[in-house]
Amino acid sequence: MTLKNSELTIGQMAKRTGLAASAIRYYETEGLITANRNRGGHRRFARAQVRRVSFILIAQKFSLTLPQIKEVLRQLPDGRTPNGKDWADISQEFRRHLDQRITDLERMRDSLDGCIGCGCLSHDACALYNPDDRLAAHGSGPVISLNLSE
Amino acid sequence: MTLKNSELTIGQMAKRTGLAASAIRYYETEGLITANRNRGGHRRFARAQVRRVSFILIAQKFSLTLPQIKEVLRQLPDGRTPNGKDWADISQEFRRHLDQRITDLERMRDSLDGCIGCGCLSHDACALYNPDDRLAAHGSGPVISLNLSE
DNA sequence: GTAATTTCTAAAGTGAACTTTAGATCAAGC
DNA sequence: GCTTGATCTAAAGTTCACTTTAGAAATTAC
Repeated sequence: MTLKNSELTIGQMAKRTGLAASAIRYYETEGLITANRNRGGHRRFARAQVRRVSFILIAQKFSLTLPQIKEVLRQLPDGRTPNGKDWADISQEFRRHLDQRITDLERMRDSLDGCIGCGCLSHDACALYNPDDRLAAHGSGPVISLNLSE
Repeated sequence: MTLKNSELTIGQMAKRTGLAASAIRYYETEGLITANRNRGGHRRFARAQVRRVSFILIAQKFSLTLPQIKEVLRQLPDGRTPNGKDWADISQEFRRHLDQRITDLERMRDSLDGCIGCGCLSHDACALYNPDDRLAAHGSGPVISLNLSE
């Protein structure tokens, strides 16, 4: 029932994206998505915002932080939700990001293999302490900077 | 210059491990390492604790949380610091953990490749939403459970 | 012996990404 | 019209792994 225009309530957004309403509100306060308001002050989301949230969820899987994701979206002309062409550009960058993380992990695996049976855990000698082997897990890893402008 | 017995002050521990004294205190309150006290109430660390901290640092690189690391250490007979044989067992487990993460990332990369140019971002159709592709980045990923008992 | 340095504890702060709570208001079903 | 149920806001709470702060006491250097 409902819907003059095809806007969505926050509950409908939640259902479609699988997120909690609180998360959606949070994204709005963080400036990642936008919402209109009806006369009662309730949020009404344009359908494109679903897609935008979807993009956020995918980008998070690639370990981007919300500020980074915001930046990616901001760099799109008009700050619009990514369309097919944008997506192709963005995913190339994601690919690079991903390749780097895989390389890092493989390097760690090699170090580990070299250390099995050694057990030294020496701060000076053990390759496992090598700063190059930093994982992007918690940390930053190589900072992704998407340049969609050219 | 110090040392009747070969115990270390917290400052010496900090220097040897590269950690801040506060981090070392934190590990003690969390039960990851132990310390004796001198008559003045200052911590005195047995040398084996350096190795234990080293192990913690390596395990963190493998994205284990402190509770997980605590569990790994706890499962060692006598809750001792890992020796050569222990280390061989543990690193086999780390290796499995690592392989799983690499596999996950590669799967994501494949999905991404399949999606470049698609741009659908459809919740129903897009492989990037596949729950199997969960990254261990923030999250848990497959829970590592080291079984050193057999 | 005195000054400088280190360490002590407990409590609060940090940052990321949200959730929970509380009390109030709005919308919808009958 | 009234009763659910959804949504609203602001503020505080959560988890992780620590750091910072503050004031006091111990240790070391000279």
